Amino acid sequence: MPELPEVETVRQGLVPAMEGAVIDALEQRRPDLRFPFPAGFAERLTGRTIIGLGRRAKYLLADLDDGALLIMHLGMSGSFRVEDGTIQTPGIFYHPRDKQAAHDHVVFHLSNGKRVVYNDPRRFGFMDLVRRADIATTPHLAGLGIEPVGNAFDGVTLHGLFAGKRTPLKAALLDQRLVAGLGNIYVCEALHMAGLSPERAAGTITAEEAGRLATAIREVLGAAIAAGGSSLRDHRQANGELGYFQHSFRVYDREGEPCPNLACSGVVTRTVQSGRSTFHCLTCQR
DNA sequence: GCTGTAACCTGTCGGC
DNA sequence: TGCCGACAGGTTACAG
Repeated sequence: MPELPEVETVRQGLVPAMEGAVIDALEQRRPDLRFPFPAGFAERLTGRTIIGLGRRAKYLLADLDDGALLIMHLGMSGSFRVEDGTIQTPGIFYHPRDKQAAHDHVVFHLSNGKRVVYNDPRRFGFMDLVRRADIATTPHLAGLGIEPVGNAFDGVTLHGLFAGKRTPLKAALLDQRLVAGLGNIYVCEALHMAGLSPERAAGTITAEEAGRLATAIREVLGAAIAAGGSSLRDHRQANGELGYFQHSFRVYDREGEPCPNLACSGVVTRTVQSGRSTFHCLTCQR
């Protein structure tokens, strides 16, 4: 599921429940997700106050009162939901199919009476605990590239990052070491908005094209966050509601449909790059 | 060093 | 209806 807009949407949904709350108890229902939980995970979190909940790229970061940082990644299918005393049926945000509850792997019991439940059927997500002071050397975060919704992200920066790269634009944008937070959907969308081919070598784009691309990335991500993210299969907001940006997709999952660019008579085409679907218009994306 | 591919795990969907 | 294969939004290790 989650690319940057989905993670940001989840973060915004979790803040009211988690910030300022004490973790009274933590249920860790299995020894691992994608990676094993760190030693003493539940014990180390129990009794801690969550000072703030932030985000870096696709990572959720919970600052704790003892100087630790809880790192959470949703992988492909991870989601959080918030339950409170008014909700009598655990899993109410799902269609009431019990098998969903089988994938509730972590439950935070908070001092404000709320429960925050982490569900992840495919278990590609993970959680880790590090010292806040060690954030610069934490393997998950240390190599991340520029934040695409941050102030420093613009065409000049993007042009510099791509200089000399022979890798296709699509792969370069998915490379979290260059730009951190983009995924398959929004790369396809931004490249179409910018009129750039995903197959072009990244190092060949001009400064003007890089500016166009940076603007497109900002616009696509901003619109997606405002729409609550995209709900294709797994993503829900923390309050259980679906995002609806998928209704605004220009090209993603629209193979065979007319190009949404009104000045173009092309058709959306699906190709495979690095084993992943790419949707683009062969006519107006150059 | 750079690039592409496979693998991780499970659910869903389409075809037969 | 049931079975099977393809595919899925991320990340990382490894081979070339």
